[in-house]
Amino acid sequence: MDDSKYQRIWQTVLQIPVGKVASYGQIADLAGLPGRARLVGKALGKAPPEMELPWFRVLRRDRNLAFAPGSDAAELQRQSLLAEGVLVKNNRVQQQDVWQPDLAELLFKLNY
DNA sequence: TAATTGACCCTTT
DNA sequence: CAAAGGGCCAATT
Repeated sequence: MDDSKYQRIWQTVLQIPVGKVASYGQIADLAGLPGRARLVGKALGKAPPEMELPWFRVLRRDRNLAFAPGSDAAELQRQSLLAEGVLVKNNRVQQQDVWQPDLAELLFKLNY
């Protein structure tokens, strides 16, 4: 099957700097797939483990984790973020930790 | 083919 | 600021 869309999403997620986070919608936009935020979630779930995709740097627009507070997934995400200096408080990260990419540089790296 | 389902998002209250 | 409602759209049933 054709997973070029997933490839683009994965490549974009790989651009999120250590210690920063991005929203599903933000990744969709940057990947050239506006309005496809939900597809980003799907793509993260299908990503091959061996590619070590930093899925934990992706969360909701309102800066809340996408998983239920206290769930195994949420806890894993919280620990992963904490390990790179991003504090998760009440299931939410701080605005200062949200990635604000330089578009020119990003588009160059993605070779668009 | 139609209905359902999300690791979502925007607007209004 | 939080919560609810409606919208979205590809994948799945």
